[in-house]
Amino acid sequence: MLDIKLLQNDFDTICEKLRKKKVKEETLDELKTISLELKKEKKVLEELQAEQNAKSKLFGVYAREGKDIVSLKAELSQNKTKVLELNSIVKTLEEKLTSIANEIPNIPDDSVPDGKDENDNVEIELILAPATFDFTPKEHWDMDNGWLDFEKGVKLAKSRFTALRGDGAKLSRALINYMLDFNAKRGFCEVSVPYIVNRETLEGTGQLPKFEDDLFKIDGENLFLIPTAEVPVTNLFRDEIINENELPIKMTCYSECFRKEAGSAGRDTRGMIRQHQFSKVELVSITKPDQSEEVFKDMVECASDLLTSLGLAHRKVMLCGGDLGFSAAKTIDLEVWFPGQNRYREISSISNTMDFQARRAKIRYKDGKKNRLVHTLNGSSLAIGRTLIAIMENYQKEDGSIEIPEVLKAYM
RNA sequence: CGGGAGAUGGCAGAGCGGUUGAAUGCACUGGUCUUGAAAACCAGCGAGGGUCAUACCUCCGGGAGUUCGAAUCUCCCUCUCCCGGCCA
Repeated sequence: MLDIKLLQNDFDTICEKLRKKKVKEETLDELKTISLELKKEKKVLEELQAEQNAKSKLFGVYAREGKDIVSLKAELSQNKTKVLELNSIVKTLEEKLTSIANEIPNIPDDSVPDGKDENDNVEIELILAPATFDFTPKEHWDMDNGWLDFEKGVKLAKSRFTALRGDGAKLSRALINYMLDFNAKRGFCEVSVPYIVNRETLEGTGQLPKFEDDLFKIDGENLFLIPTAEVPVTNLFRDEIINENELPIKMTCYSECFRKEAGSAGRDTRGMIRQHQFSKVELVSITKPDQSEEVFKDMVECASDLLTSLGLAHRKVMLCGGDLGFSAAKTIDLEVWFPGQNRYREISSISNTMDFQARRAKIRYKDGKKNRLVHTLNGSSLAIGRTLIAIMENYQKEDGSIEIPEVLKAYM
């Protein structure tokens, strides 16, 4: 959630920055107005409450001493009506405030370039040259080695589900294990968490209330399938105050991810690029504010090095304001080269949400005497399915066979 | 799915409807003592808002009610635990 105080104190700057994310100034203005009104009403209410409290205490004393209570009682009753009235006003304002605030995305970091959509993202670095082929490389959905079975996925569930078989299934498992081990060596502690979470958890990381349509909900249960491990892993620390000396906390987690892909109709309908269920190894960090930039870079390097170790050509891309996700202040995507498709495609996305999620999820740390909000970061180590097909396309031979990258051989 | 119990500060655990934001113990922090540590002793120690700082307000799972006054009484919801059934 947005820091309302920032909005009150430095309205113009916040407006300017949020323009990058297409937030209307009127909305922010409304939010500010309500917040100030709320503050004012609350002060009046609190004064009334203070008076009421003091008199109620007196009442007890008078009653014990046998003094006259009748007039005091009348006074209290009268005052009570006023308190109740004001209280409902304050409550209404509070509800209005949170409902608007919940719709406002995080403030982009100053380093985020302006831009409308993914076409305005900025390439920062190219790593490894794309492999060259002396034949025309196929796209993964045209490869006929029996690893991927799209029809079976449809039979079992519906479109955008895929069944794996033989070495395809095995490679998928190898990738998961390899990545977890790789991340562990980089200081990320492995965790394992539920794939089903409640509403509070999804609110903590910002998927709810705004993006309910993108989630698979369990009928009649108020529970949802997780769209990414970021959700449960970050929320491990929801409502907690962490000891300063425990930070930064760096975690890695394998999970299945479930997304409705609402609004993606017609995009990437072929192959295994965009699925309703996919495997992913995730990185999540919780840091002090002054550590988050360093850990962010650390996470980007970790994912990039992972790709390098797999021999996959890729590039780092800095997302522009318009392409930035709801909770992110800053995001770097890693895009891997797909020779069959002849283009780079996202395989990892690493974001610093600063204190945006921490404010919602109430994740704090003790800074001496004071409790302060932490920074939370998340990023794919790599999406397993996309890594699998990246290997298929990059390591394909003319005879249709696929070479296994050296580092994975021990895991097969 | 059937039967029972419960939800209070980091944990454990008190709390006749009125100076209880909450006893006590543990943990934690600071100090004394010690070459150092432990022990002992002294002190501090929930969260959010508000303020320059106080004051002050809110919070004892969540919501509604009774009352001048609710952690304490009533109702609803949620969750947890135990017993039984089912089961990886």
